[in-house]
Amino acid sequence: MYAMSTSKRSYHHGQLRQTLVDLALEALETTDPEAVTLRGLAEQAGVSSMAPYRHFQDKAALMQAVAVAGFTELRNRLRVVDDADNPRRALVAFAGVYVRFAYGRPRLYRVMFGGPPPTPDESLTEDETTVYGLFTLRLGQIVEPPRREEVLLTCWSLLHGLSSLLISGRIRSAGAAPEQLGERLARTALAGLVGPER
Amino acid sequence: MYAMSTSKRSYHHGQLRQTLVDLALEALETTDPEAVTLRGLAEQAGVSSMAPYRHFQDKAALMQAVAVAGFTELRNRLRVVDDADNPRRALVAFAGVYVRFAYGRPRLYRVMFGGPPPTPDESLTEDETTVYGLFTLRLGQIVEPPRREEVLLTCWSLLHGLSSLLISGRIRSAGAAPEQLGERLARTALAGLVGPER
DNA sequence: TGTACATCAGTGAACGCGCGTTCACTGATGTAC
DNA sequence: TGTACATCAGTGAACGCGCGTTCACTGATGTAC
Repeated sequence: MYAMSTSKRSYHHGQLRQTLVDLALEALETTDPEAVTLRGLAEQAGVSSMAPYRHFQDKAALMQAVAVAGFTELRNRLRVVDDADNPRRALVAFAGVYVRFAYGRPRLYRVMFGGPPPTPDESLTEDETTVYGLFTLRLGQIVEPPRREEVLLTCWSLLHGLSSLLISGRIRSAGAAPEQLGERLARTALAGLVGPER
Repeated sequence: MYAMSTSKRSYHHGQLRQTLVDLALEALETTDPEAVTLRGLAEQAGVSSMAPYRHFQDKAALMQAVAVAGFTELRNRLRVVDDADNPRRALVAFAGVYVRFAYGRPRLYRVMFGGPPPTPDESLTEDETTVYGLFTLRLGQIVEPPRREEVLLTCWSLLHGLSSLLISGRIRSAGAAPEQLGERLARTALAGLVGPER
């Protein structure tokens, strides 16, 4: 039982780890990753600048946790539009959601893909729980084993590339919203790679 | 006439700008972009740490010049495999060269795509001289105007995405060399997007 | 129900770091006459 | 061919910066008995 509702801060914060991650996520809405500082986050949490070290080995570990949170969020968004009965439609929707996520949270996306890939972790390696597990799953329903790997790689590269280029301002989604561009390219790519829609 | 061959350094370096860019390119072969310092480059050039400011407004400007050099190098490599008489073959070769370049010089590639897109500059905007101008050109020979833009975007995204994911270690080109993976995906994508090879 | 004690989660001061950059300066070079 | 002088390309010392992190410490909490 924590006295979280009182404005008076107790000596023990009680939720510091999660608070720090949340604050970092929030900061990344307006601040570039390099400019997000451990000290700043600690201050915002109302805690000394050393307190975070109780919960994270170092700054990199915190950012890693932020990246994981980003993947979790993305995964959740993908799940909303998932549809096991219509894998093709699901994949196109995935593309839209993916690009929208990246475009909407560019700095978070950069954190997610900037560092080294997350070490295999129980919350991330289970196929269906990972972002790419969802792609694999739905793609697996509509493309045969020999080409499966190749198509998956192509789709992933396409989406990541499109997202990155949009984020860095190298391409603009003329007129249309980014997610529509994502969906359009995905539809075309699927038509080409998997065959025409039935 | 410069006394460049003498080991004795004259007060005026004479080639400092180019030397700094070259040293940066060299450093990026083994050192991450964040760890490449102006001071370090100056020291390597045998010059005071302030000398670079005669040639670049600030560090960012130097890195920008490095990025431009990277694009020039990439463009030159693409030209080697270009083939106006067989645009399809040229495009597949482009894909291989592109991915090989990115995979072979990952830190340089990151510098090229990390910063803001280069400001329009006479050496980069001329269509045929830009990297993407070459793609546009060859793609333009085999796909009709309405879909041209879309196919270009797809190819570029695919290559950039694949390169980025390879670089960050998120995917591995199992067995095959990266450029072969690039060529393979490009061939498949072109077959799907443009139609079967004639 | 109380108490002792291990453990956990904070504090606060201080430091090292090495970078980019400022400042005022000086040596070298090219050119007009 | 010489000379005066503007301009260019360097020097060298110093600083501010704010970060991540170390260190030794203390207050709060949970649990065994």
